[in-house]
Amino acid sequence: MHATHDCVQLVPIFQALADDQLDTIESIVQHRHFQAGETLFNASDDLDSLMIVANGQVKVYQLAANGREQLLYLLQTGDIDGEAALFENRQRTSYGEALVPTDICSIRRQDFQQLMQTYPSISINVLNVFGKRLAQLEKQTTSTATESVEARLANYLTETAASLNTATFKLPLKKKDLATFLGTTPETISRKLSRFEKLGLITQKPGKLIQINDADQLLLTDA
Amino acid sequence: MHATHDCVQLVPIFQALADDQLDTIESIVQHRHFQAGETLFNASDDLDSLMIVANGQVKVYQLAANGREQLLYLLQTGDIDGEAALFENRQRTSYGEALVPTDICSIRRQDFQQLMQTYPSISINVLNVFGKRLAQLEKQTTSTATESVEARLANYLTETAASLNTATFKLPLKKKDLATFLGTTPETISRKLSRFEKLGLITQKPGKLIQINDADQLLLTDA
DNA sequence: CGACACTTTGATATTTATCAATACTTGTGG
DNA sequence: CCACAAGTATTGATAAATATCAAAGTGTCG
Repeated sequence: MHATHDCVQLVPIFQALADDQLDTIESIVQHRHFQAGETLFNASDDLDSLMIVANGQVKVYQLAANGREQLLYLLQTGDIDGEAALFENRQRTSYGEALVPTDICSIRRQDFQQLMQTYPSISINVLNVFGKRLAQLEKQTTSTATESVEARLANYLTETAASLNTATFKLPLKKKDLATFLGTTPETISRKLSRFEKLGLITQKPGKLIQINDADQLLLTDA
Repeated sequence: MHATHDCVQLVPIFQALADDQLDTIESIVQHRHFQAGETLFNASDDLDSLMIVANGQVKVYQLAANGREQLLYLLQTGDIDGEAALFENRQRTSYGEALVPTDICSIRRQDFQQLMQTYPSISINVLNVFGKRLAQLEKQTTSTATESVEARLANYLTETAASLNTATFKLPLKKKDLATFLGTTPETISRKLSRFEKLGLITQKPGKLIQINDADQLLLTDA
């Protein structure tokens, strides 16, 4: 198939552009496919392009000095990465890995800077993406640094449910990855989930399904 | 005295502008003074202006659900705040407090957006500031989530020394604030510093002075 | 079906927070 | 300039949360 602008149209930073402008952008975009488990990029790689997740899921993480992994972002279809360093910084500081088969479109640094000149609304959009990401990270920093694992997990569960608009949902990550996201270990997650279940706050079902029975009470955990 | 552009010139985001342009900007800037301990803004305040620290020191922090404080940034002369939300977000998510007598210049949201239109280089500069801040926060998140307090403190000490280009320096923060920055308690900081001293890695002198004796060994702490 | 990765559960160790008491600093008003 | 008050820092004893290590259980995908 010969999609016209199959990934460019997905992305908020190009929103508000006309169709023919999107076509122009699409024409300078490169397409790649990654299998589950494949590495998209490594820390210290040269950062030479903006990446758009056209389809799939990517985890972006850093390694601490002691070798432990910290999951920073879970990119979904339509998310972008690499913009943070596209300007001054020239090296990546994190690792990217596909969690499922994933399609990526990328735009080279130079082309992107050109685009921003041509369509100034793009830079405003990029600023907005930055702003959101900063706010999210600030919150994550605060919560890992000051709240108990139990509280962070409770929060994560209620927020995930809220964003999916349902009380029953499938954990989008392996416990192993969820652990690095929340700054804890898989064992602790297992135990805390069992505890929540024993308290009647959630119900665990096969296939990583979680049902939240009492979101309010859950949030009071360890408050 | 009648300074021409006493704060605007300090700030990287206005760099590369001509003197008369800086004068224009200075003319729309508002000046305020805060005493040590005074609050500059609170979470949930409307975010209606970009703030420039013309002189002084400001701590920016968040409160977690359990009421504990997390220091996110320590703004020094020439730093800016508020840019993150100047676009889409309309409310602050953190608190700002002057640590010493502080002069602030602020530019109202509307004026700033106007400026960005007139001088496109400003938005590129803002993007760069964002990028740096993101990178710093990502690192902080990783380190609080995955490293021991001891390692984080060791890191903080060597980095501070490195950035000041000296092995002996005065801690720029009270232990209380340093604790919230590193995600720990003042007591633990006291103890860890004593430990480092006992190991001969640092020397503590009166007046919050710290001398680093063996930066390499310090970084191996708990690696 | 089997291998391999992931998860759970248990026993234990470790780190760090918490609480409490004492000492030290610093700035202020007499 | 001193003395005191208030905030800040240290030290000790104890408790709590979570990591770690180990082993058994479960799921999943070729």
